[in-house]
Amino acid sequence: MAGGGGRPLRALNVAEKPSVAKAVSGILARNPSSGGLRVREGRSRYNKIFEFNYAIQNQQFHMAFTSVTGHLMEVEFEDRYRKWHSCDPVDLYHAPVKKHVPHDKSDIEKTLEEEARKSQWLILWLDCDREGENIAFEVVEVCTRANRNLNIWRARFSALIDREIHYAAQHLIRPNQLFADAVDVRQEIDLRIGASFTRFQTMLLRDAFVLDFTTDDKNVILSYGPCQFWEIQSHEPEEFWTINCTHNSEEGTATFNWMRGHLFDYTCATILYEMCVQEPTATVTNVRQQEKPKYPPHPLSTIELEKRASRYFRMSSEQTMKVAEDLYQAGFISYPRTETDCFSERTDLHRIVQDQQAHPIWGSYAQRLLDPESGLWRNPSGGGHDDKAHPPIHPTKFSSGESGWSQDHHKVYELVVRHFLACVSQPAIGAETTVEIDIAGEQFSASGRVIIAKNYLDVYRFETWGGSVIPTYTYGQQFTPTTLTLDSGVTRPPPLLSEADLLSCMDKAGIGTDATMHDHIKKLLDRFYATKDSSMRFSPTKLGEALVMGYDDMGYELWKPYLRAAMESDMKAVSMGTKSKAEVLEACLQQMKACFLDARLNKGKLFEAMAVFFERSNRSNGNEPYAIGDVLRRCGLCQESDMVLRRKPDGNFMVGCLGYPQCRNVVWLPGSVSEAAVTSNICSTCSPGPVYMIQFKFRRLEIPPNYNVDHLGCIGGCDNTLRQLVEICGTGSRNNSNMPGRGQGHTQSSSSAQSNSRSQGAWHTAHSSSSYTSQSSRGRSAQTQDAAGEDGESSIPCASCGAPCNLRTANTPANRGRKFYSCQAQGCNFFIWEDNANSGGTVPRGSTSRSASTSSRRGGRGRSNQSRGRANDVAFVSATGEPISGRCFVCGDPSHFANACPNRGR
DNA sequence: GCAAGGTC
Repeated sequence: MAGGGGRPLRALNVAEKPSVAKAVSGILARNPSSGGLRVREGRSRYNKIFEFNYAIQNQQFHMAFTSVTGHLMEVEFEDRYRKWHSCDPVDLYHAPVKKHVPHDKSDIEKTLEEEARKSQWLILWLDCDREGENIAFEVVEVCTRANRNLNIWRARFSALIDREIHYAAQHLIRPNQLFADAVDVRQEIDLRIGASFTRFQTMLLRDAFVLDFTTDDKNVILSYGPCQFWEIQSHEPEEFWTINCTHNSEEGTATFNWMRGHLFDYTCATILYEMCVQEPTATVTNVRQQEKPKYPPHPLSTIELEKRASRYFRMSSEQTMKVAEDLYQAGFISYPRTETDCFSERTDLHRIVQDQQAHPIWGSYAQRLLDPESGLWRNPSGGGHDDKAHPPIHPTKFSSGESGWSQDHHKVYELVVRHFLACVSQPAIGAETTVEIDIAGEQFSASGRVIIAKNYLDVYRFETWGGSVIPTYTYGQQFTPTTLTLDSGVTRPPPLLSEADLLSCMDKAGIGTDATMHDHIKKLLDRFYATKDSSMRFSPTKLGEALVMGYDDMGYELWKPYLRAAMESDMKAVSMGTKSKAEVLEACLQQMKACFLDARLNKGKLFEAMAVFFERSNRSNGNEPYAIGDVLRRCGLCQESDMVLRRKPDGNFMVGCLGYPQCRNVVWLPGSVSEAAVTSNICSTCSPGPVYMIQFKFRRLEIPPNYNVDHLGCIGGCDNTLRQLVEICGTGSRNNSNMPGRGQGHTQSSSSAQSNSRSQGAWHTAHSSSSYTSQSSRGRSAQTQDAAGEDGESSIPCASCGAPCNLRTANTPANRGRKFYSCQAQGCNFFIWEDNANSGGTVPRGSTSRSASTSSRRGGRGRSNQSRGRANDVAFVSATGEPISGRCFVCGDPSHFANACPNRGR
């Protein structure tokens, strides 16, 4: 490797961040021949340079150790494509991109160049993951530009502890180009997709709707990123019915659950329930007893750490990672960004336990673990994930708490230690009894549990395993239930996810990396796509729901995670060398471009979906371009940009220059156009070509009878039909009545320099367009606005528990856009459609089973089937099994029960 | 002004 003793060589070492440079330098300089650790300033005030002497494989080195701050470079479009209106967004799928050092990193770049010139070796101490490898190559690029003769090495380490760092320094390897390639692919795809869709949907929707969640909607960006979109889910509250049964005896109470779970069909549930009520005797059909283990968790990965900290401490994933990072940098825990959930055989697990023996609280557990007599030890079972870079998160240094630690530091360290001790422990053992009964042919089951051995639960205080005792039953035994109730509820909408749920979903779907998931969650909140309530639960906003609904309605599931997940697996293939970078890029971009074009063709769906949630704006003042459409021809005025077909927020069409606002070239179209689409037909007369023709559809009642509703037209000046219809109907321009030069220009420009050119045209807008443009399309958005009140938020008190119920919007085929209130309190299922609430029908539907049985006492069961959905009055059988008289639920006839109803099943 | 990924 190096050429023996001799004169020291100079090595430039680079870490991913300043703190790692400092920590690694500190470790390597801790030897008698280091000459001490010196620090000097670099060009960047954050990234110091540490210096010391160190021997690698007996070769003396003068080490200079500095850092970058994450990625040194970023990928960006070339200047020509940077401005939002400089090109059609679809061009962004093939526009040239470049990787460059952004301005705010140029001082770091300078330091690297200066140090590289003085060095013979470059040692890369970037994090050992794909991103780290990519950053390593960014550093290599900058350094080799300054010194082409560098000998380039990579140090592989995963914990900032002495033995690992020294091992890494003595066992340098070469950087892995394939890992870096995979990241290049990801960066380019993310940029192209993100920028194209963000520009497209922002320009399409921002000015067309009143976005009531912000006061500054000029600057609103409706960004599109694969990691932002997938999380918002549609939901469908659905009413269900279930039969519950309890039995009290001297030994206690058993709660039996219906083995059908729940039914969504009310009639069906009622029939079955009434059969039970008529013959309520329960017969024990099965009694099972068995020992069951409860296994300790797998070794700790990043996602598990985030989920568990959220669940146990209500700590946000962002905060958890911040604290874990601190603990890692101080050497107390291993690298906290890891996918690995199994320990390698080389890891000395006993030693890690030994370190913890002195702890005042869990030290005695650690001692028991190490005592072979206890039988408590168990080699941990892995979860099958291994990123080959880092071990699972585990304690690397003992601490009983440091003076500088916050509460959160204590909590996270405790979690890491207890989790580690738990996963090398035996599972807990419980004895479970399951009793199954039969009532009138329906099966119910109840179970109880006694814990025999707690084992790992002794140290893992965060998990519990409830013991519950149920009375003893014997096979064939008969009894009368104490209660037998028909209870209703509504399925909970899935969007109310906790942060832990969200992280699970993201993990499963392969969204983001372990290090960035919490950032995506934050971005969702920042972009107004989702909100987080006080109980740490997430729900989508109107905007989030509208966008998902719009893309959903287009028919393909653009926002679904599989796209991203597929890309992840392609990236893996690149990093393994089984697919090439170019091959994956080409295939993925082609696919996404097709998706984009399809989405743009179907942009009406996006519009419609937004209209469900937001009021249309009246801001068509011409200061901003409208929805970007398809290109018709090159602009003859500025000669730089394309003229595109656009639909204004008021529904009218126009043709405008993409160079707006610098170029104000515009062609107004008749106000009577209901549909317009650019075709691939090229006009044979107009020049300079090509000028693509537009397929128009006019509103029958707004054009004279002798004109066709369908018309293939040209805006190049040759089309007399179009010219006449503009004269007859006026244009969709709002400025018809006051626009300077109106009535003169076919092609108009309001730039003063161009005002003379207006006289060329012959079309004029003889009529005010106001009588032709419809302003009545408020539709459901208007109702939404009214219902939601001025601030867009509305709530009513929950009729069941009194907590405020937020107004939400259904997104199901049957009830899309319909508003409902649902109680956010945990365990409360109160639900009511907003239109029912407003019409006075505020009887709660779907309450808890307790209130169901209470109200049933009051209401009896004499309700007709029509009342379903309004109340949960259900039949009740008393503790003595006394039958209660009533009437058929299906037809209302008091002479029979539903199970004998002649209308049953119709 | 846009992505996600590093990090300050």
